[in-house]
Amino acid sequence: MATIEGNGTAAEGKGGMSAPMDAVLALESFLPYRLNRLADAVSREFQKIYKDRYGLTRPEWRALATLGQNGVMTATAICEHSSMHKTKVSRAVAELERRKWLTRTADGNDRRVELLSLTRAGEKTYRELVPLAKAFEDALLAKLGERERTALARGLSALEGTIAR
Amino acid sequence: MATIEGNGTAAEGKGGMSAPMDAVLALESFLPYRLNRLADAVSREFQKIYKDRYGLTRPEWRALATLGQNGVMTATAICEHSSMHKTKVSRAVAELERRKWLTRTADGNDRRVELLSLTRAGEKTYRELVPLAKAFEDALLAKLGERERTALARGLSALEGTIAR
DNA sequence: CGCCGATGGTTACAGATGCAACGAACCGGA
DNA sequence: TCCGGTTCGTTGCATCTGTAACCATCGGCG
Repeated sequence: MATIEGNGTAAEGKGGMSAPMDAVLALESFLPYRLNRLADAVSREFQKIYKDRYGLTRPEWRALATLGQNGVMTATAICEHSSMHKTKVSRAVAELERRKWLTRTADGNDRRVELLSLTRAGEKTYRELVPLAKAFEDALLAKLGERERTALARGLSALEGTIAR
Repeated sequence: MATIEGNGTAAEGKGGMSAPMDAVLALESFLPYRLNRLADAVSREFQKIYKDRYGLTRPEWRALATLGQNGVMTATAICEHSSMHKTKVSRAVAELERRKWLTRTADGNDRRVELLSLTRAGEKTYRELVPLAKAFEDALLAKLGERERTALARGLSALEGTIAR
């Protein structure tokens, strides 16, 4: 237990309580912390599905999911749609290619670009994964009440709106 | 094949549209993805405050914040309160100690344990950081409407409730 | 006492990550 | 046609991370 006397905080200083209460931050209700904690917990759980069962890393899963959703894309397009750093995408794509889950095709108009597309095996994996992902999400949301689900959706959307793009 | 014509998806298969629409996953509305994306974006932004100005890593900031909030704690207690892996805490504490922002004291009852507490310099840093953190959060929430803020709070709390523990 | 499983905390190691630098190719202007 | 600035994508490197192994200590039980 922290602090000998219960819930006193270390940062109160010696003075009486200051007007704006700026002395202490409650980490557990601090937005960046809450988001990270939730994202971490949820991801760790979902990871079991694509990692344990398919040996995919998160960047690989995301690249696969992005390609499965959108079809033929360049690596740059995958970056944009999946919010991943280009080195992550580069490495994920290399690994998916090594596993023969995607192939690269030259673009006739721009030789810098490679058009990426899932192979049959890649699409098969994708099609197996999609229902699992949906089931995971459904199970998670099922633990919430209807009102909470709505609130969550609304809150996240609003926040996404501020992050802008 | 995928999507020459716009928004067709690569994973439709050949059949007509299947009843449960389980063929494609819209990544951008998939909860684990959304949470990660938001957590990442918000953290990256907030990081500027503790990293650029104080040279702290995220684990270090969290350890500092946890100690500042709760006073004297063991490393294990920091783990619990900050949701960090014990190796992260171990390293963060080592670094904060090196910087003389915290000190270790032996526990008379259990020699395995070390009681950690912020030094004056550590508390000073903490007291400087707290208002910055609050201002950051306020600025972020200010971009949302009142209803959205409420919804966000409600949604996150609900989700935290399911993660349990 | 003395043993053994459990706990606090550190560290070696292997894998993941981001930054910066890079080569190749594109594009617009002189 | 050549040049500089830009974009696509990869890679070297330093850093961060988690797993597992580890040491020291604790606490219960015979």
